[in-house]
Amino acid sequence: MEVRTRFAPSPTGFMHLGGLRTALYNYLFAKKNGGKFILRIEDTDQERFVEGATQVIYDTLRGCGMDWDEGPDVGGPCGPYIQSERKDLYLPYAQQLVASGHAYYCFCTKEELEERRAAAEARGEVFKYDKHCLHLTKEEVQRKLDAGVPYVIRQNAPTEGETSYDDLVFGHMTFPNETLDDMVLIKQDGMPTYNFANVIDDHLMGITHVVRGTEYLSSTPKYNLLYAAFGWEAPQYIHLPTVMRDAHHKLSKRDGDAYYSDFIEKGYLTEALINYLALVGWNPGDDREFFTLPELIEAFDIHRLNKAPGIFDMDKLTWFNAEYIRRMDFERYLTMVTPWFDRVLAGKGMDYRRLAELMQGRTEVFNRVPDMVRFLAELPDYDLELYTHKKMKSNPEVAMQALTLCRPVMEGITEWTEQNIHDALMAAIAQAGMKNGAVLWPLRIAISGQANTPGGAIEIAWLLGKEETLRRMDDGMARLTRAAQG
RNA sequence: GCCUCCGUUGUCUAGAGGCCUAGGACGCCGCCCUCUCAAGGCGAAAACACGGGUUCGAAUCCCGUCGGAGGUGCCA
Repeated sequence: MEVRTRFAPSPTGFMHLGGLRTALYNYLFAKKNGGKFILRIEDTDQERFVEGATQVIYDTLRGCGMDWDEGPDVGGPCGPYIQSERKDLYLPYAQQLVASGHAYYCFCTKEELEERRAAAEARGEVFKYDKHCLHLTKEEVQRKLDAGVPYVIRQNAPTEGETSYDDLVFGHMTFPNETLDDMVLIKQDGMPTYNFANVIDDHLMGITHVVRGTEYLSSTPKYNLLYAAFGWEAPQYIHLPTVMRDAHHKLSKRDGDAYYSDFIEKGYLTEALINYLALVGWNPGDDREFFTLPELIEAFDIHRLNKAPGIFDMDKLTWFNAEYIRRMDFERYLTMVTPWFDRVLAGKGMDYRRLAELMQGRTEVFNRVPDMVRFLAELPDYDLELYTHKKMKSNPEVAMQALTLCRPVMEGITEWTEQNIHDALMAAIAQAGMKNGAVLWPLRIAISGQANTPGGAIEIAWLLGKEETLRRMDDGMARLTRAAQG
């Protein structure tokens, strides 16, 4: 039988990384088995409707290379793939369950329920619906229905015995039926709950494997009871361990940073994100760490899925990102880094190509680029302490000597190329009998104003151009002179 | 509280009774390279939650304890 998986997000306006990973595993499992990956939008919560939210889902999934075989915009034999457009389809199924005794009408209001819930909590108990409306007579129910009293339809879960199922990751799961609450199937507004819609839709869409987070682990028996009530075969379940922000908190929507779009805006690469995400809760069984999407499909195996929650490690993600950037084709890097250069260097006539060569190996995340190259636009105010470097055998006095030595040499260079700058400087240093570091360190400080720079004195001098380099050297000597006098 | 699940270095993990003096990766630290930083090379520190069993032998099996997570919505 063909494997069919589905990713069923609710359109909140953002794609959460935990959700993205769920989508990834659904996609990988389907493709690994030559099956179909289906996208279904679960928008049954009208109060949470967000304009344009489905587009975010499409863009994110496509951006990550996870094309779906069936879905809202591409169609398919089981459409529509947006639950709100399937609205009228669910009620008859619920009524069928009422007829067979597996569900019942409930007229309790939200307020009443809220009161009883609060009362239960006050007593230190946990509220569980008491099947109050299950005991209404047929006539009473009909009278209320005729009178237009608002209602919901609840599942009539058994109170004795136990229900179990086999999860492909967690194994055999057994739950006492007495812990099963009579969950709402159809809400007062006529819309199905997620709990109900997902069962109906998964069946109607022929989903063979449900891949989702462990938050559904304990409601799964209720779903299976529903499948059984309809006489349908339940799908296989693959529950995924939670992605955590830290040891105690789930990587949640409230963290703000957990959205795919945030990472992309910061300058994380989609490939790095996907690669890293795949490894939170799964491993290939060997030491490989770098995977393209096709390679992930090839390597994916649900038996290597973990059960324990995994903490999202920003440092490791950043390392992956830096690795992907280093391995990136230079022309692509140049294209990607240009807007980040522009933020601080626009209009400065800087040679982006050379700067990019210097920067590619040092770029971990693109949003760190502006701060790294800003000194090229304007010499920052700096502390003269920077001239002191033990290992380079440099201090303010040495720096003064070095700059005094370099100044005429630099001025004398007619063709401003890195090679010429290098040769002229090296010759002068050798002639003066000084150490390379003792000259080049102060020079770099004078023209950059900071301890660390992408590239050394020669590269930076070339990037700045002769005029600006000389100006900054003069500035440095002036600073040193002032300090020596003061 | 109740139900369910989980528990190897700071983090992600390998490990399915002897191959483990517990392997890899990130991070951290040190050294080398070097005009800085980064990259690269080399090296170090760092874990089987605890307690009982079973066994000739346990990170691996069983029980308990502790710790953590998820669920307990007319959210999904």
